[in-house]
Amino acid sequence: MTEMPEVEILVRGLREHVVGRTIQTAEVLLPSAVRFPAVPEFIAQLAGCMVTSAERRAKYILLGLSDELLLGLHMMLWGTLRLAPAVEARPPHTLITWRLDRDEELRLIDQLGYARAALGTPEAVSQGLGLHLLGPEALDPGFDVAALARQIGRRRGVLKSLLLNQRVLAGLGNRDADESLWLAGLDPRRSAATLTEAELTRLHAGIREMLTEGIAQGGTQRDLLGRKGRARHRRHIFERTGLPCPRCGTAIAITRLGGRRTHYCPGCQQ
DNA sequence: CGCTACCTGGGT
DNA sequence: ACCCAGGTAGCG
Repeated sequence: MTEMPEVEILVRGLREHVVGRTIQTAEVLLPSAVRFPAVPEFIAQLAGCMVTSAERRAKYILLGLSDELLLGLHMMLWGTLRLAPAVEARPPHTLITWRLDRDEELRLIDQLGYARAALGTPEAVSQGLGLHLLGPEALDPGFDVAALARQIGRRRGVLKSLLLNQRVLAGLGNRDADESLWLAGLDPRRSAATLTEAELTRLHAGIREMLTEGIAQGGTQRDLLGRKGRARHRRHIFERTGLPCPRCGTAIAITRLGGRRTHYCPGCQQ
């Protein structure tokens, strides 16, 4: 449930409620959730750090810390963050906690246990997580139709698979890729190289609308403080297999592309 | 590129 | 008792 709009909502919550505060101690409940450094170093280096910034790059959360450190987090499929009073019972599947001042605790929670944290200098984290390999941000103001054309226009790969490739375009997840293609009226199985200028323009608009609306509605899941997002009802086709397409009434179909579930309308996505 | 691994719970 | 999950890394 954690795609780019949900990550952006978490980052905004971190900016509002965590930046400026001090990490007293970190606790690692699932050692495999720490990618690097080794768990003892991870804990030792975090103690006493102040959180100075919160940024998002693709679906990574990047927390700037005092002492020139960067804490990189990835929620993977279902992970989330929650800020809660330290005395409040930790929810099941809490992987890592950061004890803050004022008796509060930041918690990384993930039922699947896939979510990950990494700590180091900005260079080490960038290198270790491959941040330098990421493509342009889908919501960067400079990411216009020409930029989209540059990234996918000449590639012969399957359109949807390219949209999910974070080295091609940073920010789209499976749900948002399906919904963006529906908004643009494009068949996800197309070869990207066959898109016309008009189709690229529609795709660009679809991607931007999907992501900006998702963020504007607070994402689909709960935020840092546990408040519910309202974006769930914006799904037109995702997980609506067999239901009528809101635009043309044809039954929504599902297939598998690059190993991922892919929903589309056979009637109005060409 | 296509496959597997990671890991738990909910759905069928 | 299966099968599946909105992501990524790492393998051949």
